[in-house]
Amino acid sequence: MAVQKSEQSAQSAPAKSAPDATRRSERSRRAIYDAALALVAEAGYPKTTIEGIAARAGVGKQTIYRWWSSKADVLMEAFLDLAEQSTPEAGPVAYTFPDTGDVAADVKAVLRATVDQLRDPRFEVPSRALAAEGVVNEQLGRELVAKLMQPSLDLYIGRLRAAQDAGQVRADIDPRIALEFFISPLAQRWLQRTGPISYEYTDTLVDYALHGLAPR
Amino acid sequence: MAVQKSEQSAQSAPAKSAPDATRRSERSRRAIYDAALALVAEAGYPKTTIEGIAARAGVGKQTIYRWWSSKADVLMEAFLDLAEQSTPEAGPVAYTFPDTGDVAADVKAVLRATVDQLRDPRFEVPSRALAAEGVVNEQLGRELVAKLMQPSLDLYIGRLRAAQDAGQVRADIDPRIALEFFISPLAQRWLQRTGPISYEYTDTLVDYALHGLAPR
Amino acid sequence: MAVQKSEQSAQSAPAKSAPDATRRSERSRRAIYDAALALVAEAGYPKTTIEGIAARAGVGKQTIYRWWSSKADVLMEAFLDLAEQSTPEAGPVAYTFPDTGDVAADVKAVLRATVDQLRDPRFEVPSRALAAEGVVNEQLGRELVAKLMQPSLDLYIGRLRAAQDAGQVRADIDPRIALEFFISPLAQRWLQRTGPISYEYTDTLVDYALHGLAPR
Amino acid sequence: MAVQKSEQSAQSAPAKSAPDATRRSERSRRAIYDAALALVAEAGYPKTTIEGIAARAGVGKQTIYRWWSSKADVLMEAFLDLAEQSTPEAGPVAYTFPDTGDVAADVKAVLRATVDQLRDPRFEVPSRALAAEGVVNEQLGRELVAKLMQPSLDLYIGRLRAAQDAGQVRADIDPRIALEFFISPLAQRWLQRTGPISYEYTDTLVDYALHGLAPR
DNA sequence: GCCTAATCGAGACGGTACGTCTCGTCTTCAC
DNA sequence: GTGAAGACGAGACGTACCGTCTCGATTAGGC
Repeated sequence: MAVQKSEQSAQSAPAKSAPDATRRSERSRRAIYDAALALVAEAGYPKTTIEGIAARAGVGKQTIYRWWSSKADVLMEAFLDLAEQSTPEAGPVAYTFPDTGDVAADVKAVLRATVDQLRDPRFEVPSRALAAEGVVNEQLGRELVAKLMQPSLDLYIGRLRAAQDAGQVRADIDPRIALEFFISPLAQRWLQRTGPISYEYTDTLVDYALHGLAPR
Repeated sequence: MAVQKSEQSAQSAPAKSAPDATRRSERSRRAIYDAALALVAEAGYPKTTIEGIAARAGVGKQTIYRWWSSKADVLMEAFLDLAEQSTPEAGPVAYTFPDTGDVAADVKAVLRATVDQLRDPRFEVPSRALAAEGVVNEQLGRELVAKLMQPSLDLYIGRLRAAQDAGQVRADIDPRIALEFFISPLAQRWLQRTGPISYEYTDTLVDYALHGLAPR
Repeated sequence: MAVQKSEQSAQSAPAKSAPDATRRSERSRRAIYDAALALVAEAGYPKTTIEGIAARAGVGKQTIYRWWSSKADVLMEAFLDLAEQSTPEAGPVAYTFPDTGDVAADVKAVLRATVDQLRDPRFEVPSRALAAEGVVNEQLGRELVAKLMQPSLDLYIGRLRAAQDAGQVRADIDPRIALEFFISPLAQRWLQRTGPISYEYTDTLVDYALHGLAPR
Repeated sequence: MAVQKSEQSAQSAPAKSAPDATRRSERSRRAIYDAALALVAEAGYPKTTIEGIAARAGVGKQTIYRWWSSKADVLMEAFLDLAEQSTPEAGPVAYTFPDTGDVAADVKAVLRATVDQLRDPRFEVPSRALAAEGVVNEQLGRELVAKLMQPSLDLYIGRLRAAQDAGQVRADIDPRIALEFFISPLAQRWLQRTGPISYEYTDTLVDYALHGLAPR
């Protein structure tokens, strides 16, 4: 893909004359994010094109290709940027996890916040687009998990460990598996539209998970 | 896909002169399925093109457009056809669910079969492609759920109901939610590559789900 | 082109199982002529398709391919048929040439009739279409000349020979060349739209041709 | 072809954003001309396709569609370009008309040059193709006449006027009609293959035309 | 505060695939 | 066995985008 002219690249300089990030136009970056998110929301991911983003942002195509490697890449950064702006400091899921001492109540609260977010139409289309791309495109998928999901998962793990210390969760439980009982059913209902998403539903998940399906 | 319900449409809407299915070439249909699955497996979903499928199948493009409305549509039918062939009669997940009286053992067995299937490379790429498309394309997504997943889910529901009758699962549990504890974590690990998939993992899921995370 | 299966064709039967003309449907033939002429007149030659002719005539495509070899072929026969119907018996150009003893007057009269015909919109589009095809397609061109033009040219030759006998045209003139002075300028004006076509114009042609451009 | 007259169109009609001619690739233009002429010569006009021209020229299809509106348009420009190259300065027909004082000799000389050109196989197929298209396509026909024929016709008119001044052609003759006696019979013989084309033939045309068919 | 190199908007370019249209052949029924 | 109907393999149509490649015209940062 890179051209690699003569010996130059063999020495030290990167093959493709890496662009100078210090001179990058902030104006263009912002315009591209906005255009990308707007187009994805309006027309859907497949009908969103780099050419369309460039035109809408009032930007040359090369300015996009200079800084991003693909449509998915642009969109992911735009989405991350949006997420950062939306949760400037706190955000229950993003940065902290409540610990009132009652793990059931705490998890229910966080899941209710997640339900709210999944229902926010501003997030809906780009999130689905990214999730879909991540299913098929391994590299992007791993990036998505690492950047968007892992921080939240770590908070779950932390809270579950605390619950184990407090004796509210069995000590022989692996928190990395346990958290999936809260996250995965919700994720699948959302991704595959296999059922309604509500506070009642997530509350039920927590109760079933903690106390088990079998009679005691 | 074709409309033409009752006589109504024949009068009011000349539409596009729905093709005569009785004259359809079985040879072409088979060749298209084979080509589509092969190309998706070799090059991935986005690089699979209708033109490529037609060329590989030795078929005119119009023959594809005549019978399917999109690449996703072709692939879904091809995949359904493959699934049908693969499970000609039985297949534990597809048509029956074991009932040895021990619900834990039965669910573990079925999940182990699912693990095997998810690891079969023949299914890997087309399944991901379809799942991804279904995330973004609501219509296709619902079709996928209805045709590919629902039959299996119904079997889970049946088995859980039997377990309730036998007193192995609490009577106040909603089986439609309970089954997600088995299915969704596995699905998410596979779709989003958030963790390894093994018999050990699914066995653990069953144990955690049945007995709960909380100490008893 | 022909398929020539097995030895059959090597024996005596024509290679392509020549259709049995006695069973040919007169109804279809007429409908095809009508449809072809109508479509050419409405949409022009290039937009007229065999498929369109068949649909309009209420005829299967094969019925056209069985009896004609190309779009040009259909149209030529249709046009010939039209011409035959239009000049059932007489028709000044088609079958006889006036001989009043005054060659100038006679030729002028015939040319005026030709002017009338060239201006008839019923003939305009199909004639142009055929002429154009004949320019590029040698076989069709020769057929056109032979079937549509030669009869008229022969009449001119006859009339000019009579004029030579009567002393109105020089004996050393080749009538086959002389007639071009009347026909070709008119034809070119019409085909290439290089000038208006009128009685006055054709009258002038005759005068100039007979008496020469040089002063006498 | 491009519209964009004055500022008006820039406001009222965004049209199709006329391409920037200053950035046009000369290399592509030449390659397209060459490919177009070669293909027409090899395969004939109807079998020459834009796709084929693009492939042979090593050019994207859009590069053709960007600058030309149709196959006929490409071919006409290619042909005009060829003609320009062939007659870089002089060329008897194209730019000057001999005037030795003997109009008969001069016209015969020019017609002999025309005969040579009509027989040049390099010109044969594209010329026929364009002429045929011009018969059917009025816009192209008028362009062809204006760009390819009119300059020559004007030279004839000029020479005939001089002959009138010199008393070699009658003063009451309309040169625009008179020239057709030289041009049209030759054109028709060529276009419709109604007879052989030779120096002898064109010489005869000149003699007959100047001295008339009638005895003097 | 100028100079100059990189970034920018713009868009032409060689390509690929799209979804549609028509070709000429082949197959299926009805008559 | 002809004829209407139309599915088929083939391939061109004209369009939309791809990712690369020039073009001036800003537009900074280092001097």
